[in-house]
Amino acid sequence: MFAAVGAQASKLRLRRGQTVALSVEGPETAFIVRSGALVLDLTLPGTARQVVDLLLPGDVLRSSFVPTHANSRLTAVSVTEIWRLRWSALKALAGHDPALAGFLETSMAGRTAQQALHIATIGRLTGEQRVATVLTYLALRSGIALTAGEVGFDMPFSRKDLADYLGLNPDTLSRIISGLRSQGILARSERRRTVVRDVRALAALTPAAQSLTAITDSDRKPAAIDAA
Amino acid sequence: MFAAVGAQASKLRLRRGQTVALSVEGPETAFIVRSGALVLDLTLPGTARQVVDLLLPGDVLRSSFVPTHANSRLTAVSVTEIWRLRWSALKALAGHDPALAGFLETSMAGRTAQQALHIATIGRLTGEQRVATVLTYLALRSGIALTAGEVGFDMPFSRKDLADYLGLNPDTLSRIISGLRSQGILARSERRRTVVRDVRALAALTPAAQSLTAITDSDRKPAAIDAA
DNA sequence: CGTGACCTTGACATTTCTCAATAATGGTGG
DNA sequence: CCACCATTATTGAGAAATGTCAAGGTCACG
Repeated sequence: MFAAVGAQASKLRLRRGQTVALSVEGPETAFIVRSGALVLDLTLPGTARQVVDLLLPGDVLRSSFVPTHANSRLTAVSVTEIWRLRWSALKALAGHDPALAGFLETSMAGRTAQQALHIATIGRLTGEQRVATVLTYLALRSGIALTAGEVGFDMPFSRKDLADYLGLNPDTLSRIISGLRSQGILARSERRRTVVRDVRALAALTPAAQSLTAITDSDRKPAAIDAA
Repeated sequence: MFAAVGAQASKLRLRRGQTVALSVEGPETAFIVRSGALVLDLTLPGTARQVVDLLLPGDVLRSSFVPTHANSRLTAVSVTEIWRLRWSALKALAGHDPALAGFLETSMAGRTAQQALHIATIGRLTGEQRVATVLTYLALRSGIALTAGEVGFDMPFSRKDLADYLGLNPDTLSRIISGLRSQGILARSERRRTVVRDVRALAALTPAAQSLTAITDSDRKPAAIDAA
């Protein structure tokens, strides 16, 4: 399905920490994440930055997703490959390829739904609930079942990235994660990797568990959690 | 531009408090707000509701904007007229009408940008900053310049609606508004109406002022604030 | 090894929430 | 048109959550 897209897109390979110009000026741009991970953030004058979206393989980003005149950046948090092309070009390709059109449609709908959920997460959940929500999301998106109830996944995001995503500060986030470890829900795992020792207990902590399952099922990734 | 849409849409007239079925099942539905105001909310199990979007005349809503399996509702907060039709039908009309296509494109882009801003607002601003942000937004969207520096606008949203939008609780919101009144920024106005006595001072309170101006300028409404 | 970035933890400050009492408003029926 | 009642808004006092600041620890990389 992506062969035609790959032929037209410029392929960007990014190191950890590298940022990509969103080019809000000029024609609208589309990005497709092929591997790695990125964060899309937004910093209002005089405030801490807010991470608006965590981007994983398969995600599609449009430059219009971010307000004009806002200070926003797209930054790779691990070694990443993304494809970039004009939105109009991508739409034209989708015109010839129903599978691609369906993929884009689902991707866009999934993203708006995800944003709504993110708003509810930040606006109404406690710190621990927010952390459980993002960990459950990552487990669903990129987790691999280890043993019964255990799921492991790459954690390319730093504490600060996660905190900025959840509207917390890094100290508070660190405390919450320590709490989850002492509850036996998380394992004391290596850096850049997270091991969930009890997926059910983690999912029970987030009010968004069902919605997350629905969102990640419907599009994008096979859910590794069901196996666990 | 909307004549063809009006011919195909079913026109719903709603009283205050009436809710509209979003019909997440079945084909995707589009709604166009013609007059009045609505709130789109989302309630995760065991938590307070979160208002995800405030809808004003000219706004377009798609049923996919809300996560499936989530408890979400679209509720009129004043006497409201909306047009409802299938998203596929609206897209088909846009295929014949470049003006409509452009309107939809701008509307969708504006909404995602607005959502990003909303996330930053809830995630990173203090209570007072959040309130200043939503009041500035409403002033830009539907304000009418009264005298120099003064702007008035309808306030169909209850304290609870606003609080749920901003991720605060109504008590805190009420306190903040009282504070703005005692600072001379807001007038002690009637219910269902807000009078800003000093737009500059209000805008100075929100870090999002510039982004809000950009968002409301680019699409939808004429900004009444410039006059003031 | 040494250095810098990232993470953890404690003590304390601040903001926001919760609960409760009271006031104001708007709709309804007489 | 007025009185009543339910809903909504305001405000205070105390509780709880989160933020801030500072110190020390851990890890990756040169």
